[in-house]
Amino acid sequence: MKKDLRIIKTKESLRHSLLALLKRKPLDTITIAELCREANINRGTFYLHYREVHEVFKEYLEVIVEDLKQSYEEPYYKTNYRIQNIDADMIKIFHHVKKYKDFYQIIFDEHIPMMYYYLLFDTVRSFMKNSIEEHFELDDGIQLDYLISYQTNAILGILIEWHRQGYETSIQELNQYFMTILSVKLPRS
Amino acid sequence: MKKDLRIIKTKESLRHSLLALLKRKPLDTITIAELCREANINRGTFYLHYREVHEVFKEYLEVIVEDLKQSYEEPYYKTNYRIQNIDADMIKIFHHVKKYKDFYQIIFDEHIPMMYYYLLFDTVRSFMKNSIEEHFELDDGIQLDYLISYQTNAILGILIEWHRQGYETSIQELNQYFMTILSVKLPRS
DNA sequence: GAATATATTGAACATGTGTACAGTAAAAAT
DNA sequence: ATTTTTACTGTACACATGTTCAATATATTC
Repeated sequence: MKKDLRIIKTKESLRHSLLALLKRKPLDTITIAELCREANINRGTFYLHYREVHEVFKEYLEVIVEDLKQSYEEPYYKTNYRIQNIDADMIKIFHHVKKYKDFYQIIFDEHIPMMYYYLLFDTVRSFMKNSIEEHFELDDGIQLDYLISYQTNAILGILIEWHRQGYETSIQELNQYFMTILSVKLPRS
Repeated sequence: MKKDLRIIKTKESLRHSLLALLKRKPLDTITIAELCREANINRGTFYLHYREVHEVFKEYLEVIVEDLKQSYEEPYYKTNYRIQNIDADMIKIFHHVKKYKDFYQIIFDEHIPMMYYYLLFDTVRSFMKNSIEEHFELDDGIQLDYLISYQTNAILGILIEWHRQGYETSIQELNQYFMTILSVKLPRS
């Protein structure tokens, strides 16, 4: 039971047309009708596969996030989860975001639904989960999910800041900041 | 030069009607036309003040976030920025979110635009900025903005996790997790 | 209280949304 | 190659969107 060729053709046409439109105008101004005209697809057909323009974009984003996953799963030297490894991991994320800057600018836009942020969050979170579960020494009485979400979103906080500063900070600088942050300790009582 | 009473009346009517509608259906299904019918406001009038339903909700949220600010500015014993103070600060945020749980469930919904998240982010960030600037010993060569955004979003990560677990974790437990997280140290090489 | 300013209304228009359905085209299955 | 299945089209409908404009209502100002 293979996927119907017509469906593949339709979806590819929509994805392709969305990219074309994105070069001319922002995502949240692109209507379904407009996208269908561009793609020469009947509007009714659109609703057979998607409910909103965002879902088409999300499929694109999933491909991009797949790229992030790939680069993460590259076998590189992981001895212990020490600073060097965190270093390497973060550099990868920073490079990835820079590479697809045009997309991440859309994702972090304030008019865009949270769904894209969560897609990114869940992806990075799965890396974080592995790292933390394998390499952290945990105190009793902590629910791991909270630690993982805390750490994950902290990193996304750096990306948000990067975004807001127009991606002007270089990756080297960004990574240096990150490493410094990790070394900052809260003064304990 | 006072604000025109008619404007105040119109806006209040819209806010009030939005709340009424929110009790019956989710935010992203409420149309402008529907809101105006409920409020007995001409649809054209709506466009004189807002561009989308979200902007009405955002005004509500601003009031709520104001409540967070108020509770934060309560003068309580701040000697040094030590664990006890962080403790107290976080408890405040957790209580606040719990108090307005119905709203934060909307804010964290995946269909909702990022604007609300950023509103919360910026609010918490301003607290964080003060705390960090006053009380942290900083290494040279770090751009403070990145540290602040990192820490801020880390906390929001806990709230996201809380949200996803249906706010079932108690505030005491949540705070305990948070304190444990802060004490977790990365193993250094 | 009268004059002035302006917020609101109601109507209209082009376009978008979401859905339904019968007819057609193009796949997959035999 | 024929049959069967199903994706796509074209049309239609009720409703939503975003804007314009003259008429009206209701503030503010003097």
